[in-house]
Amino acid sequence: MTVRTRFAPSPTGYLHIGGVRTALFNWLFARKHGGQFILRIDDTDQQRNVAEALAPILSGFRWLGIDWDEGAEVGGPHGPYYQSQKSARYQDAVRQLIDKGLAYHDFATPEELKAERESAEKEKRSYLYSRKWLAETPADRARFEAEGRKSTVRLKMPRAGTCRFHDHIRGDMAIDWVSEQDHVIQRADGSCLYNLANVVDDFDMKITHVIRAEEHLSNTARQIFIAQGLGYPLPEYAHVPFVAEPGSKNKLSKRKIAQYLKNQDFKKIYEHGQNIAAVLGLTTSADTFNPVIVDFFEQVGYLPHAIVNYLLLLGWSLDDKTEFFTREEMIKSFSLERVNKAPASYDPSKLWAFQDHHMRALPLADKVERCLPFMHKAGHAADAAKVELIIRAAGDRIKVAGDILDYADFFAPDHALKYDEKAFDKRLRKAPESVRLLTAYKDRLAGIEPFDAAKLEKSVQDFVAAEGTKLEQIIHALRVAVTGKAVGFGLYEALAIVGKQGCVKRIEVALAKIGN
RNA sequence: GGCCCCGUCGUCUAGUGGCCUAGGACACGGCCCUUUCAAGGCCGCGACACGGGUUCGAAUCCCGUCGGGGUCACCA
Repeated sequence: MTVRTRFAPSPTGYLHIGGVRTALFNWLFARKHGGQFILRIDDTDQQRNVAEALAPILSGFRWLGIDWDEGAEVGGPHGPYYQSQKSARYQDAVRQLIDKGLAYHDFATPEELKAERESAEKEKRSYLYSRKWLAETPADRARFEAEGRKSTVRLKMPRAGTCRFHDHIRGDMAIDWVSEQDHVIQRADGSCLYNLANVVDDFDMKITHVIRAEEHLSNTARQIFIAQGLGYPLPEYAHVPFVAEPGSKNKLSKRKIAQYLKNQDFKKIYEHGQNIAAVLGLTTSADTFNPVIVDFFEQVGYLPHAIVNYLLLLGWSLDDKTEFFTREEMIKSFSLERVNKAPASYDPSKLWAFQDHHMRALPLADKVERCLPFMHKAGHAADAAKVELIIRAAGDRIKVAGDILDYADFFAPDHALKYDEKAFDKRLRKAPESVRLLTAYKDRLAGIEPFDAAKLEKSVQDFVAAEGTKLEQIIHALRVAVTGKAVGFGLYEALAIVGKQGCVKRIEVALAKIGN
């Protein structure tokens, strides 16, 4: 039997990092065993704009390279892959359960239910529905309907015995049936609920391994009850611990971004991304553009493989030392048995370290290919050749593709370079000796041929020796004058990239600016 | 609160009775290098939740305690 796994997002409008990890484990498991990975959509018929809310999720998976064999947009032989298109199928399943006496119409009103629950709570007794408005015969139904009541359909759960199943991550599980409620599987309006739909879908799609987040552990017994009632074979289960917040064991939530921003590591990654987004003119808000949402990383220029590699190690490990994996190695090495049982905290600074590593390893041509579009998006008429020079000079300072924007000034018009005023003050305005040297040195630029880093370095050193001064006296002034900034990569590389004419012009502009 | 799950450095983890005076990685601190920044080199800080057993020997097995979390919908 070929392995079939699935991930079933509901269309929420964004792809959450925790969801990606669960999907990744499913994908990896399927790929490892030569099986199929299915992307099914858990929408409900009430939701609107499903297509719109789904688009970022699908594009996120595509960007990450997590591809699916069947499901949304690609179709397949076991569709439909959207819950909203399967109402009749679910209702049919509900009917079967009723016929077998495993489910019943229930005419209780929400108020009556609430009252029962509250009184149970008051008496400190664990709540179990009284089945007071249960209707298994046509006569009962007619009687309740005459009262004007509407019915839901509930599971008639066993009230004795134990449900046992094996979990690939947790081991042998045992849940007492009494602890299970008579869960509603069909609403009063006829639509069906998650637990029912889920089991039917998994069967229809021939899912062999249900790999999902641990919050579904408590759904498992009732789903087994449904599956057995319907005569379906049981899938194998693996409940993955959830991804926790940075520095805590609470479940990571996109609704608590403001709180995470108090975490220094999270804040650093967030602000770095926001800065890039600002340069690109993206309209962003903390709610939708932050390091919990995959789109953030894509927009800022992270490497999808770095994200995947990080997520792989969040709750899973191969051994005590292997950290970096290619796609093939991941697929080959992955196993459910080595997934940890305890939740793992999301650590943005570790993700950053993976990004750093993979970015360093990226061939120059690939870096250019990734960085160039960022220059264009920011409105600079950058050419690949010059961007390549910049990337070569910047080296590992470029951590994400969007960092190329730190060097956008190389494309600024020489007469309109923006200066870091603080650096300008310190290195030029308040440094008359540096200004004198800079003025004198400017005239030497004309004679430098070729105008490359090596010649420039020699030129500056000769000049300093001739003047009997120190390197520091001119170097900082030169950097600020030509690049506008106090920091950057090697000074001589920077000068070479700006070019002879550019350097002369920029120095002139800077000198003229000093008096102002 | 009921039910369930989990518990090794700040974080991710290795560890399945002796290889552990607990290893690696990230982060952090210090020093060196240095024209700035980044990088690099070296050094360092830092954990078996606690208490009882079992055993010659326990991070590893058992019991209890404590702590953290998940879940208890006509959500998924």
